[in-house]
Amino acid sequence: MVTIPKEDYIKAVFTISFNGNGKVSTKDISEKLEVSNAATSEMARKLSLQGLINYEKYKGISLTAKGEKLALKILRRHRLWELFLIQILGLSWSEVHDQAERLEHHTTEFLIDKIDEHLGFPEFDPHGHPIPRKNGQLPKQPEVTALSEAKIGSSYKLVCVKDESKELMDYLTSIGLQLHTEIRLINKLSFDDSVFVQINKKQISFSKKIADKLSVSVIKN
Amino acid sequence: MVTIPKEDYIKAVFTISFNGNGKVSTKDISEKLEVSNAATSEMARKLSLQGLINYEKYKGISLTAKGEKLALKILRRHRLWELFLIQILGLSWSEVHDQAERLEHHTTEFLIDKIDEHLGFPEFDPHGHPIPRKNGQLPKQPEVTALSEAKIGSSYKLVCVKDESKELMDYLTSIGLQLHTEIRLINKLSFDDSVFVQINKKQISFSKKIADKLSVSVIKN
DNA sequence: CTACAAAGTTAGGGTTACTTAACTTATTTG
DNA sequence: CAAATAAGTTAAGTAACCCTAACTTTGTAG
Ligand SMILES: [Mn+2]
Ligand SMILES: [Mn+2]
Ligand SMILES: [Mn+2]
Ligand SMILES: [Mn+2]
Repeated sequence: MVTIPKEDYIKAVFTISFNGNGKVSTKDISEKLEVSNAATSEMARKLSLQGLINYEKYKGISLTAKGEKLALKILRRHRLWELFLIQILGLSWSEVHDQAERLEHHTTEFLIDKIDEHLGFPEFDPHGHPIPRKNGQLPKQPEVTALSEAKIGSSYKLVCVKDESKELMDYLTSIGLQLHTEIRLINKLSFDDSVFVQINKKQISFSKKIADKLSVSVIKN
Repeated sequence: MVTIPKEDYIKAVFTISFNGNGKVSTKDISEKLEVSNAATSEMARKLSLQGLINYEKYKGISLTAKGEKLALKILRRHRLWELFLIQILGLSWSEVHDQAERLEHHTTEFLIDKIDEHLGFPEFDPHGHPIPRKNGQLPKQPEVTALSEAKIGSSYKLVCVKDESKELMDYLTSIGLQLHTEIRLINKLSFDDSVFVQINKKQISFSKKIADKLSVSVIKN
């Protein structure tokens, strides 16, 4: 049986290894899901028995083919709900993630396909993440850099926000930064790796922690 | 804390006492939720401690004001979702109940208000049940009789189906019977209390069990 | 009014998912 | 490479919610 917590662990393994590479640590999962390491260890044992993850004690976790298939299904539900909530029901950027976090576990394939169709088979969610298709394929994202690695003087557009906390979303909204907004990199401070950018004619600075989360693609070099 | 099972118990108390009258029995709740009497007894103790129901051992259950307020909120979520799934996403009459049964527990007031607005503040759900308004008020239903109690020779229209099992919904759909469809009562058999009716020029018979579930209002006497 | 059946409750136990505390393994660093 | 620290696991226990079995209360039929 795949319960709701199990779905959350599987999704966590996928998203953590999607950015990083290969094996996922117990620690990272525990932090993401805000549970103890003990809980993650215990769950790893069970998911491994179910054939959803590869798990060798002390050696880290990776998804099996079966686990990955499941992860993609959950992400599909999550991301389609997010887009639906924004586009059809008018929720805001900062609200949709938490809602989708719950709805994703209670949506049949039939219903999510209807939502997909209603939205015209979109490829990206409101944060710029690719939406897995019905067949499990992931739309290819454009070539991106982290804003923290961008070149001084170049212009970019925001393609993906790799964090979905309400606080960050609200902040970005408040400064007028949305997906596809143009960002020009003015300067970097090597003291703390913060960046200075121009957005809608206003100059703004981001800490490295924020700049790391903003994936951008080049418009003008 | 109000958990999902607790919401289901509270809703069950409300809907059972809405048709019947006054106190609700442990038995009826257990049957509705498909759990043992023991589970219901145990839950009654807890809900009573929380001030959601009035409960005296062996004497039956009723909602407190606080419990009723909660029940109406849950019904609002359930019924708005049902209508939304049919009207906006094109699910069928027989599918929406089970979907809504799950979504109802994962919908914030903010989201359900958006859905309400999107649908134009409807008063009745796809089965003809009144949708509680944001303030907790229940729209008044038209004067209805059970089809099993209707008068031979009179014409009626279907106003409410008091059961939402997939099987019944599919059957009604298959014979072309929808909400607001005209039904003329041709005859009754006192042998088994079955009824003979005309729907869309076709003659059909219903067992008493089905006829009891069909609420109709008079068109022509 | 008694006795029997139906309804309701309590006791004891199972499952899932979580916690903290104690312990083990792996990694880093002087 | 040894010692210290970080990461990971196991053990023991808790909270919900459910079950079956045993028991108690209530309502009814004779
Ligand atoms: Mn999200
Ligand atoms: Mn329903
Ligand atoms: Mn439910
Ligand atoms: Mn309904």
